[in-house]
Amino acid sequence: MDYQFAAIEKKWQQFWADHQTFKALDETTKPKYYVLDMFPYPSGAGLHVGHPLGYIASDIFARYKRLKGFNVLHPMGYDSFGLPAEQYAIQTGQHPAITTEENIATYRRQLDQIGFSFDWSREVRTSAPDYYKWTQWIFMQLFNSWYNKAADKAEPISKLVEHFEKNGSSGVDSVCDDEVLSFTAEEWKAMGYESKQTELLKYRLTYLRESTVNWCPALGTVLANDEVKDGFSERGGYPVEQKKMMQWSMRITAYADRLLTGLDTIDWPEPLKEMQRNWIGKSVGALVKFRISSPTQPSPVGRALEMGEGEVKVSPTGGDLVGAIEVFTTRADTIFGTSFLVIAPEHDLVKPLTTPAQKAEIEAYITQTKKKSELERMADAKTVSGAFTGSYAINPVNGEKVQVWIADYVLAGYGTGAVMAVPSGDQRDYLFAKQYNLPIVPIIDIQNIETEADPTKEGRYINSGFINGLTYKEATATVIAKLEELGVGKAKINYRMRDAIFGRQRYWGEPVPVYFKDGLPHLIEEKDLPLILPEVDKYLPTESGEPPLGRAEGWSYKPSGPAPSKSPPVGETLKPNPNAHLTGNYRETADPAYYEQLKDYSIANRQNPTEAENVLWQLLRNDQTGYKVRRQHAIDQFIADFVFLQKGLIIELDGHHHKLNKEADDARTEVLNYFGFTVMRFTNGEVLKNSTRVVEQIKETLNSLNDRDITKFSGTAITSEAKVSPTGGDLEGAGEGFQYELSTMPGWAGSSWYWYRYMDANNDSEFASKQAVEYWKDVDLYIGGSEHATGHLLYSRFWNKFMKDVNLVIEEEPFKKLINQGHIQGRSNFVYRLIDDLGKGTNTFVSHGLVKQYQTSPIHVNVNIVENDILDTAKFKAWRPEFENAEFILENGKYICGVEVEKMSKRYYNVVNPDDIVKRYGADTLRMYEMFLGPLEQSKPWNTNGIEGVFKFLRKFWKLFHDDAWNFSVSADEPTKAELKSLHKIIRKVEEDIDRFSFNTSVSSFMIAVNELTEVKCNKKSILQDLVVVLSPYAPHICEELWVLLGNAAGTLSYAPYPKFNAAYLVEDEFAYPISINGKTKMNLNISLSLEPKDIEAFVLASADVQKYLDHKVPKKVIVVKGRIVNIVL
RNA sequence: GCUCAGAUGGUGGAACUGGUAGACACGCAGGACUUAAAAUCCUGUUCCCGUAAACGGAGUGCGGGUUCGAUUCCCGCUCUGAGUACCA
Repeated sequence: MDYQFAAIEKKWQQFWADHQTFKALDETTKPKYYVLDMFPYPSGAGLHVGHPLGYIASDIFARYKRLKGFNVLHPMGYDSFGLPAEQYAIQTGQHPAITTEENIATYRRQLDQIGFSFDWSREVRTSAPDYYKWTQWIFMQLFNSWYNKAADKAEPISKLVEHFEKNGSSGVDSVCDDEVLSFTAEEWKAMGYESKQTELLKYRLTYLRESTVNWCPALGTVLANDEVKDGFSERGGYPVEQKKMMQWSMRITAYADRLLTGLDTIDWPEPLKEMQRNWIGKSVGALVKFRISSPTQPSPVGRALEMGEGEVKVSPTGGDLVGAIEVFTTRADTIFGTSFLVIAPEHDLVKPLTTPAQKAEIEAYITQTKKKSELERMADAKTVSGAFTGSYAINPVNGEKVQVWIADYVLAGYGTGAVMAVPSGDQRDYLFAKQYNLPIVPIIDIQNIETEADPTKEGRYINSGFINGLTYKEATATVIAKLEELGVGKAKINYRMRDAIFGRQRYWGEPVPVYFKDGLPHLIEEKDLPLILPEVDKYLPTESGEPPLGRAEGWSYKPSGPAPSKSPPVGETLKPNPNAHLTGNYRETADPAYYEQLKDYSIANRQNPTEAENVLWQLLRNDQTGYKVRRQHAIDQFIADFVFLQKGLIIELDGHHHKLNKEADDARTEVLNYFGFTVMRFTNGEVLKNSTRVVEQIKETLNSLNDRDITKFSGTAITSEAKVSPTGGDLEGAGEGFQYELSTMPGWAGSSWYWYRYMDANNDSEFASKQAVEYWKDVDLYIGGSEHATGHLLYSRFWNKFMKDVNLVIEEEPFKKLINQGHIQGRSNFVYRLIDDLGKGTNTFVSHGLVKQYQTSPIHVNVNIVENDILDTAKFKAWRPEFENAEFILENGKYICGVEVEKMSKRYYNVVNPDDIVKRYGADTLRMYEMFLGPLEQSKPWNTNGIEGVFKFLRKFWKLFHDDAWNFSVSADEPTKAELKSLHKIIRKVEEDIDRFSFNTSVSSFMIAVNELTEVKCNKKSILQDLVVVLSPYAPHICEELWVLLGNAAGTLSYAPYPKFNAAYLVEDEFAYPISINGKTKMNLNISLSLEPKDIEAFVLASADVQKYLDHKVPKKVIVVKGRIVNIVL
């Protein structure tokens, strides 16, 4: 029978599915091989021909490895949480789970018909509760861990607590951006529960913190840095703005160095490694403190000092040196060339540094920069602008007084947000100095700074004090040593990478397994996993701006098991949920029992004061302010740290976690204000560093306040008059459970560990069994797109390293070998509509070759009605009603379409669906053609134009096994030498090509082999059977069919041994040596390969043809490379 | 701007360590079969000169270099694609 691909393919796909042919073994003596594809997001559009490219390559590889005797794990699944399904849900009200389910069904159908050898018994879906249970579980492990810099690995947080209890904070190397507290073991033990937890949150690998985030108002969510491109969201292209929000973050920066060095151990494409290196952005340099010299403005600077803001440090001596600006530089050697300092407009010190004279100018500049969009800022990159603060700073190495400016070319988010400007060496500083007439001092003898900065590191230093005459290397070391000696600087490694924001204010994602109690995040119990995504009425934020999960009714955490102990944890105070956001929704407490409980808490608090509380208590007690003060006093539903009841003044000591709970604190202040209280807040640091000033401020405030009018707020009147809505709150014992975290996890959460789930996909007691992890270890070959370089691939490496640290997995790197398949671009076709005299489009279309003779406008035409760029005019007329009566101006009787390479997209009518290709040519042709298109890693436009060649090849291959009447017919005769040679050439070629992932050249070689065998009319079973095995990874269906026709058992081909290459069949006794004269090939001569170079030379020179060229001249030189070439130099 | 990748016929591409440039395929042209078309098969197909053909010259983005010999190695430049961008 002729090659009936449709029937053959259907039959074998069914067979493989029924027999689970590709199920990976869990127990075997075979070596393992793990071939993985990046799993797809199941979008509504289904697959186009570009998607399977990588899957086909990996499938060929997986099938090849099976033939080579490996136990191959080749799984597939779906990254099924994500924005598009949710956007669709918002528009249609359709639950994302339903659309996701439908899309997955489409994907599965499309994948199945291409004949992949996936082990579907291990399928994963990130949106399935039995999967995201483990995503949540890993989140919990991260929460329960911290990064021990000394050991350079993550450890359980309990070990940190142990350390604190024994040694206090000394000896702990922090990896936190925030300032951590210093304390002794005793002080730690004396800390309240809340303070302890707040402090620990600064160490946990996933943590809650107020951070500047990329907020996308259109999507209603925050985005990670890698999801933002040029100030717009990667998905949808909506504008993104910076905003401060309380957010979950992942402390990926703790792993910055390991992520960087690990790159050297893995076989990945160099560009991709480079992208990760840039993203991590390690720069080695120094921190330098420039003391501020400004007698004109002591008070604002002084205030900033006490607030512990920025980098201002208290000057022990006082005087006019009231603080310092800390800068980061990679060129400490150029410090003598510093002619001014520049700080970012958003820098904390801008306000205190601005003198009254400069105030207007600075404010105007800040307003101007704020108005500039991200794009405008980038467009302005070549110009510089700024404003002088009026303050000066002192260069620590030479005591020189330099101006402090603000400018938007200095970024608040990088380094310290401040730079020392060295115009002679830095082009931006140079431009700035020129523009504002600031000094430019050359500091290296060979420097040429006539027209631009010269960042040279060659030459010797001049104008540079104690480093004059030194080289770059010497100077850098000397300067840093000197700075350290002076206590004003130190060597510092800076990373560009920031911690990854982990929360999304969206519905369709993994719920974070956290609830809030007393304003602090707590993990739910492990036995309560998975925390199921609740149902909501709408997939939109709530009216009060909370994420969609805020709509879930009755969704709160009620710890099961034994009720929590009645006596509250020591030192615990009640604080609002930080997630309650600004509005301050506090329930009125009419419950006397609850008030009693509060009083118990108060007593406990009083017995366990913090150090700062104690200090302040000593200063305020016994009416030292003239008013009676109470501490840890229950007011309504709060416990105030200190309260002057008569004046209605509440003093709150917040420690450094103040920032953490800022929104909640603000909310509480609002409510207390409503009840007639004034609230003052101080940090523990302020009290400890300058208690006198704190007390003075309290006294001032007390004196400025009238007595509190308690009659206005008494009894039930409070409750009934309360304007605040009783929605939020997290009050213990309220009987409603605790508020869950309302954000969900970002898209990359589920994909950061999925390759481990495939190892043991159906395990419901572990993410994967230890046994499975130890057997499969890591991914041997990973194929996917380079667009995941700084997202998925970085986060996965991070989670993997963490999981290794806590002994969940055994490999440091998850993906040993990675290949980026190129993108398949669209190839658009155009027709050219004639434009009439009035400039209007007519119904006449001009063939591409003739467009220059007419006035036309191009129109995209559906590529599926075009073949080899020739338009099917009948189909064109039927394509759209408006073209029904179209007329054509043809060339050579054909309408030729124009061509352009664009993104494959519906709107360009250039989408080619693999279904259509499979229907017309079959899966085997599609598979081979996609490989034949070119090197896997190269991006290329899809062009169906050459697919006939591959189809013809498969028919020709099929024909080898059949006689002219299409009857199956092979002979048992001994193969000839030529046949064996053809076979063994392809056996070796496929092995070599697959080792370097050169699939396209293998397809060519198959064609050569089949052409050669057809030429000699080979139908020898021994040859053809081996050929079937070698071709089977590429064209599995046709090969399975022929394998069985050859008399083998069905289903055994996938595990048949790969034919053994025998070099003996390729040995030649003669070689047609190319003979070149002066490097130009003139002829070929057949010479025995047994001849040695000397004899070859004699033979060649004696040849009559060669003599003709020599023309009686004596060659200057004859080069003979055995088996390669002969070159005669005249 | 910086970093990386790349540039070979009409098209996709091959040439793996410096050794016959253009494999394999598409397209195109001519031919066979056929009443005809489709399908199939055969021949030719880098360019230029010339032409039945032999033969000659040029040729892997451009300009140099190293070498007996360079698509391959080195230097400079142009262009294309990707990433990144006031990163101090």
